[in-house]
Amino acid sequence: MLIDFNLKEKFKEPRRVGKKLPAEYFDLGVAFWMLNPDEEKYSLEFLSNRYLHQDGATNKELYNYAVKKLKEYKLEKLFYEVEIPLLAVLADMEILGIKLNVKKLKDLDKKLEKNLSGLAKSIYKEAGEVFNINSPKQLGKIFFEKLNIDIRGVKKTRGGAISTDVETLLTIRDRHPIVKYILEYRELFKLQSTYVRPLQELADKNNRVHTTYIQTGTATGRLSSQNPNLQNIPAEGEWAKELRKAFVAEKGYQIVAFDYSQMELRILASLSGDPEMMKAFNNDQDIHKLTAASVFNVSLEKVTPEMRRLAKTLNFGVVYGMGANAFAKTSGLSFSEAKKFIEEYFNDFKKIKEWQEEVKSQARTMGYVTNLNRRRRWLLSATSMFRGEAAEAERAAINMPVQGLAADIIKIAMVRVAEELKRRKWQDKVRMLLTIHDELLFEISEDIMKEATSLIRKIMESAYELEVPIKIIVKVGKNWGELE
DNA sequence: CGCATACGCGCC
DNA sequence: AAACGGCGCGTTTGCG
Repeated sequence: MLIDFNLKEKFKEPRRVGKKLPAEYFDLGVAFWMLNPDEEKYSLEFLSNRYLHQDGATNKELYNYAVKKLKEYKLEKLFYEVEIPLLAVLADMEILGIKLNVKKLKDLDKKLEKNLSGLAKSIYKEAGEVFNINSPKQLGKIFFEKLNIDIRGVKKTRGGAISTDVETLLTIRDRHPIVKYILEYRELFKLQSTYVRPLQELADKNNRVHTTYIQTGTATGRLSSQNPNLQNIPAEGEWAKELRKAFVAEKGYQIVAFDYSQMELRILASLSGDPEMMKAFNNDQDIHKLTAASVFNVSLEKVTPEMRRLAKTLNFGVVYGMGANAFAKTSGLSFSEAKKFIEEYFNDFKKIKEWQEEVKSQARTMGYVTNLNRRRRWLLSATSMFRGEAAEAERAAINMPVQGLAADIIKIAMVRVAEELKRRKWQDKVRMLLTIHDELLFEISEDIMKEATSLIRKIMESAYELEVPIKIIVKVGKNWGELE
């Protein structure tokens, strides 16, 4: 057995004939992450001190400790059958990378540059001086000291300065012509500086970019992605679409996206056993529309787009433990209206409220919460005497079993898909490219498109048995920006 | 000069 | 009065 840190890197070393890796692996970082996913680091030095109270513990000593604890927490199955096999799957995805149309990125860069300089000109003219638009501090001075823009309804930052974030800009939008320019400038600058330029830099000789997945990077069980982060590529808006068009399929292949539809809400319905919400999913209904009908006490036909929008915000908010204040802000309702709708929501979905209270109570009494696979997150601050801190832990508590199970399910699916591709010797025809929380992106050879997509769909749907059906939405196209 | 922090913002 | 869960990253700014 191979016991070490960063085993993923070992899988990424060029496989040489006659030099097989051992059949069994034990990644110490991943193991300790499962024992406590909130540690700041998962290195030998750190874990030695933290768990064995000594400086230079050996891998074997840490292993002995981890094995004992994994058993005690009943995490062995999740560790050995999901997380460990996943190492090799992630390694392959990282090595393969995803292909970029670099020319397209260059053109996009030019277009952005042109627009940005035009916007900057307009901004300087309105401001009456040249300043650094990217500095919130300088921007605030121009806005609120020089141009004297009305600050009614504008919040302050942690540091006490008047905020200049998007929410603020939208509230003061009509108070001065400069604001619209700033909004557009921000959008374009973000795209250029965070995505279009770095992606060009990071592309290899074959124009492919290779992210690194961090298996110990989140407190809920999700993966994270870095350098570059391919899990936060813009999705909304025209410019975003252009950027996504630069993520392309190899010749003879198509990009195929498999999305778990409403995964977290399905999980919430399943965990809470709420009959109303379960019924919606069992009948494959529009969950937000149904929620709207329920909360606004109207029939399905009477639900307006606005009502549906509010219900959607509410549905997502509930998963995150949103309060009336936050709901009011994101929905545009008054505080009292927001409060009323949340009450109505929990009145209509009583079991969800009950389930959440149960989870919060578990966090308080046990100091941790678990999901269905016993994935664990410690929340010792749930009993904090600082109310804000305790409330924060409670929100994290009700979110973790949901987000964490969604993470487990997609990980199980990834491992099974990879196994099946190997068995069919389809590794080169069906290439897993990206995993984005509830979505898998593939590059699939056109000659087996039909069989491959139905196979993957089936595996993803059956990766886990919930009390409601799991639904997958498949989209295909030549690039990531034009999927149908 | 490098580094940490504040601010802001992209995704699910 | 009131923090909506989970991330990574770019730029600016102030510090050592």
